Amino acid sequence: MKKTAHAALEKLKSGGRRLTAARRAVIEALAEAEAPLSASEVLGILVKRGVGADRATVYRELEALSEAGIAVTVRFESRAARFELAGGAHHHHAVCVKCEAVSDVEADAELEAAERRIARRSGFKVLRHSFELFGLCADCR
Amino acid sequence: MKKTAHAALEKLKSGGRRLTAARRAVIEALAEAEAPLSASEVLGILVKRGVGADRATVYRELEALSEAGIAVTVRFESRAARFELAGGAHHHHAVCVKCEAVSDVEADAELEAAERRIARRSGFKVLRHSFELFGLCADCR
DNA sequence: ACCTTACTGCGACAATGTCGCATTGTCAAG
DNA sequence: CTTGACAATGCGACATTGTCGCAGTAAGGT
Ligand SMILES: [Zn+2]
Ligand SMILES: [Zn+2]
Ligand SMILES: [Zn+2]
Ligand SMILES: [Zn+2]
Repeated sequence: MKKTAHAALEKLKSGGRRLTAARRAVIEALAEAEAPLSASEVLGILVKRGVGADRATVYRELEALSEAGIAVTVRFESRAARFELAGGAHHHHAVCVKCEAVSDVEADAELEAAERRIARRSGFKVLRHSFELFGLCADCR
Repeated sequence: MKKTAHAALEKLKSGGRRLTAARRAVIEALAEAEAPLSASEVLGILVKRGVGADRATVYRELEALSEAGIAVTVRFESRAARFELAGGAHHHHAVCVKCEAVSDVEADAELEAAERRIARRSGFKVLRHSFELFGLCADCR
């Protein structure tokens, strides 16, 4: 089990949450994924591992992880929300519209500075933002 | 009817498309909206105006407008896709998480420059991007 | 071992689309 | 103006993505 997964479990326990098989499996699935996963993808992984979990449980778990700040929700162009563990640094994604590959994109200092400028100009208090790139990856272009 | 709506209709006609009541009504609804609309919101407007249109028709129309480059799709945090006419300058949105108000955010030159830098660094060919702010508007903060 | 209550499974339901097919309506060629 | 091609529509069935209430289960502190 990855360190990120371990840290996530600790964080959960200290929040009055319990440590169940389904929870552990969801966190591990996210920890081992190389791209944000949808609820149905998580469910598929659990099933493949013999951890029978209900659809509703997976949804509830992902929501709980998001609320606890352990996972973050990202939305690409498809309908389903996707989730990834929040362990690492703030970053964004580049999604290939042909092969669906997702790669992380480091947060650019200028980018975040632009966001703050925009916020100041508009009197808007930014709580979070999304910034995702859609196009062709190096292999597909 | 707004100029943008008129231009959109022209653009459609020159693409072999036909000019129907439903199409005109959908375009007008988008042209008069102050924020991107979901399919069900568009449908609601059509109904209120006495233009009976089927759900499927509205979805198909919005998809066609997007494909033709007449409308752009934006996704906020809710599940439904939203659409706005593409007439104006490239811009982004600030969405209030409390009152749901949406305001346009001018594209910041630095922001778009950061995007190009990111693309260059990663070998990724960017076709389009999303950048949306979520937080509290001036009234709600 | 027991109690509390977080968590789960089940099933019903809601929201958002998508699709095939028969019918209708546009529009331009004749 | 009529008419034919085919774009567009309505209808209905179905798929995906969630959400919710409730009764039963089980985690973990005592
Ligand atoms: Zn690719
Ligand atoms: Zn960022
Ligand atoms: Zn507000
Ligand atoms: Zn932009």
